[in-house]
Amino acid sequence: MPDKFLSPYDSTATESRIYAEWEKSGLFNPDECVKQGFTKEDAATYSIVLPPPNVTGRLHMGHALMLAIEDTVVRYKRMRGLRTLWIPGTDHAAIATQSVVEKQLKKEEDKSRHDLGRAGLLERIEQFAAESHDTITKQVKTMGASLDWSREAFTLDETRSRAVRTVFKQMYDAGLIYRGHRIVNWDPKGQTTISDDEIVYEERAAKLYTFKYSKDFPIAIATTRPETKVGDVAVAVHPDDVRYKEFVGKEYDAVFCDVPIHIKIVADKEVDPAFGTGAVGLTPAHSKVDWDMADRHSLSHDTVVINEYAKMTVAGRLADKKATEARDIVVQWLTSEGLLEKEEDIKQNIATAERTGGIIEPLPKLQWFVDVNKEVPERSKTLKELMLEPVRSGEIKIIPEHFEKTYFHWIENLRDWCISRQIWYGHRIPAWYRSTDTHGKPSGEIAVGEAPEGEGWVQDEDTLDTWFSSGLWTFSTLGWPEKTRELQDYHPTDLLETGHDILFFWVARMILMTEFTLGTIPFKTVYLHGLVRDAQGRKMSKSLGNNMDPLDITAKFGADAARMALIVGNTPGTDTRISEDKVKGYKHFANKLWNIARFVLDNAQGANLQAPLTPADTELLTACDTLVQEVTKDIEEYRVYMAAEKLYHYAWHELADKILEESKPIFAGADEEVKASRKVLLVTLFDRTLRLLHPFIPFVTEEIWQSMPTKDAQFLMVAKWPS
RNA sequence: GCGCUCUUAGCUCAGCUGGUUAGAGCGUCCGCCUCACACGCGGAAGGUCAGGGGUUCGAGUCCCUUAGAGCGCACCA
Repeated sequence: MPDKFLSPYDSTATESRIYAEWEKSGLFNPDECVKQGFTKEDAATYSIVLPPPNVTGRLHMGHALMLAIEDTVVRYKRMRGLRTLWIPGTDHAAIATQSVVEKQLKKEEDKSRHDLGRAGLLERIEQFAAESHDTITKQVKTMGASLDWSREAFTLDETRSRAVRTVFKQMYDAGLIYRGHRIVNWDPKGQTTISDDEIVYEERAAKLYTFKYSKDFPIAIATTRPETKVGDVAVAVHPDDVRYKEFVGKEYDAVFCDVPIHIKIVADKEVDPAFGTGAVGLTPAHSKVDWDMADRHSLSHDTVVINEYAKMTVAGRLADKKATEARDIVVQWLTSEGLLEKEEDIKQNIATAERTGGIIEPLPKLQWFVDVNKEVPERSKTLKELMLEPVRSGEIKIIPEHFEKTYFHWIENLRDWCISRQIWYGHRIPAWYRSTDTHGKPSGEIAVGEAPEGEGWVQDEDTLDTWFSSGLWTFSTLGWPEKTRELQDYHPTDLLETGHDILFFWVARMILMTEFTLGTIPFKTVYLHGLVRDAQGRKMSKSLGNNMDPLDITAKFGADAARMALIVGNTPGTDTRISEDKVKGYKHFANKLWNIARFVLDNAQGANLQAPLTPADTELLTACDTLVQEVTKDIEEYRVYMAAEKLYHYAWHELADKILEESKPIFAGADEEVKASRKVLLVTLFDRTLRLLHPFIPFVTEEIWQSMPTKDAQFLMVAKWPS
């Protein structure tokens, strides 16, 4: 028995050394497993693509959980002899990364992006992204993740960029990507559009004002945003509302707070007669609902009164005022004119931008969209339907199942996806414009995909929503659009494991993109984990200061302990709580195994592994078979939380507490046959326990197994799973 | 407003398609430095499975309902 077993288990000394050895062996790469004879060349494949962490800094415990679950499954599959591929990568995360760098720039140098210019800012971001990448990679390795680093990808590298341009062009050619002038979610703080999914609604106190445009105007309207009323073109009422029936179709002129307006009364079923006065002032350019209603009544959308900086663009007393200031001015004016009838306190859900917190200003803009309701050529289905179908049919299985309902609900309410962003970091939209042709005549030409030949082409200034490139992740990481062997062997991938908070952002987009591009599903199973919360059940956040850094935790207790603490009892879709005490408990578990090793290796020295087992020992071996079957089934069905708990229980309370204890008198006794049998039993049971536990706590099991007489492979990592 | 989930021991949670005396970890209490381990060992207490109703031979597990908590989507101008 090596001397190291005489002192308690030291995870810090062991883990980094072992990871380096694994990495050096090349066995994270399935090709290498085949080459070195651990995996059969024609073995079935199993693949997972790592959800790429954003290069916005460092990993949090949620990432650690993701790595723990995925690595557990991957190690299990590898031990079962499958050609197992787990691809690492990082996400440029466009707006998220740019806003972190911009904040830093503001804080440290009091500069804005415009001070640096596009190239200058990009350089800064790339430097930041590179640093983040290195930190993240180090953290990932610390967790013990057996990722094939030779295949590492980045959402913004050359291969992935090519995939983005290619898909963009294909969707454009299919008529599914279009450029349109529509109301978008404008973030005045971030100075960019955002998609519907990037909006966070916050409940705030607001005032509902009831007033008339002028003394002569027959109907009072109610609004929380009086400043927008200078952009009104109509008042809508419900067609059955007897109060207003006589006015429908009539038109009025007024001067509202110095701004001349022309109002038509229209009837529309969407109006709720019970809210406010039952009459709505329509501001088509500054409200999505109003825009649609204006469309139905052939009203103009062109009256824009607020600009990108949320400032008023009208003349008069409101000129150049911030929207919030303009509100007060309008209210003051209404009061002095005697037009204000009522002012009520109400609660309102206000739309804010997820990344910047800016209050969304709906504005009409020319942007790029993905049409989700148009038929995909040759599929005779819309993208929406293509997203729904594989989940409906069960071709894609979501764990836990109830998220399928949430998924359907989301898709049913889905609108066209705005994919252009007015930020600089990301995939530049692969569209080029030329206003005049080669003969100098106005042409309005557009080229999409790769940069066109010829003079005078100007590329679109905007970049793509980051989820556009992440949507391609399962196949872009496998080398698409090249027809690679990897793509053939490993796609569709087997498992997509991620947080339930990005079911829509990402999972849905991957299904959309893959169905469109390859006509297949991107993955067979979706495993959604919950949030990792602190001991009190609070979200971990910077402001609360309750963040746990995976590096600190692993340094203190070991990656094995951290992994086990994150996995045991953590059912999919449910939030979990983590505390240092919990992790400490599993550090003790690693040490327990260490001590079992000491006992077994000490007492089973010189064991004859061929010695026959006594009936009692046979029975214990059979009991272990049952455990093997149960654990195998649990992992196959992605109940890793259950498998981990059973193994913990078996190792500690069965093997150590009962079997080791009852072995003591046997070894102290005189019956050599029983002793010989017991030696074999202990070695066999412990060997199996180590194999079964390896996917969960890879380091300590590997370290012990290297000293086991049953060692039959270079690493436990590629040893055979018991059956 | 629409939808989803949760409510099981002091705490955090399991309990798969309904089936023997409802489990784990932590905590608590009692006793132990017993030659693998005090990062430990042995033992104990502790639950009318939120309330009510129903289906069933049988329900923590299925259905209805009430109450509380959390989450998602939509959104009222």
